[in-house]
Amino acid sequence: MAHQILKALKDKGFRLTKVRKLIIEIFLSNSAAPISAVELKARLMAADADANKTTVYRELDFLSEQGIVVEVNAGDGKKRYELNRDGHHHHILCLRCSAVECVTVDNCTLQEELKRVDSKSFKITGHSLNFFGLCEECQ
Amino acid sequence: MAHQILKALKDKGFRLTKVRKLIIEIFLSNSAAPISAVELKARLMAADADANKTTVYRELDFLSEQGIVVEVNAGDGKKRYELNRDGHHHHILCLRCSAVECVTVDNCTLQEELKRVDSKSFKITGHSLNFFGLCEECQ
DNA sequence: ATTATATTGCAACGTGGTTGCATTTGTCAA
DNA sequence: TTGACAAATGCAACCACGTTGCAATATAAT
Repeated sequence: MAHQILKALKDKGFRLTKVRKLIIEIFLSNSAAPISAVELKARLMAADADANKTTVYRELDFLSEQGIVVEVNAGDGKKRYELNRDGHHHHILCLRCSAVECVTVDNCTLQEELKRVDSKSFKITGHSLNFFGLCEECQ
Repeated sequence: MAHQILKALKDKGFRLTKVRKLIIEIFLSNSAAPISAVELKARLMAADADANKTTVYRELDFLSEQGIVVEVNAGDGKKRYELNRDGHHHHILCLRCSAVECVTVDNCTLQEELKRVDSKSFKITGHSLNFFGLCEECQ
């Protein structure tokens, strides 16, 4: 899995640096929740591969542009990112500790609503649905 | 309309300052789109009642606690606020210029989804649905 | 090993937002 | 009308998240 991503990047002329490879591994082994730049930096540090914060932000932008990760708006003022798996899903966010979890809504009817809204002046390209509440620990 | 809000605040022992009254007026005459602290500050300045940014942020927190305004998560990293009218609605956000508009989705089925999600470990208290796209001007 | 350039680190900056503390200002009661 | 008390304000300094310019470093092809 990681190999395919890495090969694709290399074929496009990008370099496979330690940090880049490690970040991709982290995303691959982190299916649970979208992570922020700060969290990612901490994980890198924990993996003995400290990287400058500028590098972390730039790498996230890069992976985002390459379509490897996607930005998740969790509504807590921080950008979060998760692996760009297919499969439409949404997020639950804890209002106290900011924990984020992915939720699959079985028959998501939002695509229909989207069409209805799209007829207005706005040209809709996507949507973001977040559920807010308290996680198990914070209740 | 403004009188009721002001009276309620006074009855609770809060003071009716120039800035507070003006902010409430601004929210009342601004049904279109949620506004940010920075925008509100600019409006106050335009109305010849400049207020320190600290005051603006504190006043927004205050009106939020009092249930007069509600925070709207527009996903652009800024907190936005709008008058707490009843009537469930969502928002469209322009990805380029960050314009925000309110949208009413006719038969919002999210309340049902909410119940389904609520049965999990998270205790859901609300949700936020944003449509992203490009506004008329930015297309 | 050499070289071109993609990537990194650093330091400085920008914005949105918060805090502690001294000062001002509504409001109420005398 | 005048105090007086507490609510509200301004200021300056601070914080977190994120960005930018530029010099230094490292990957990968030759």
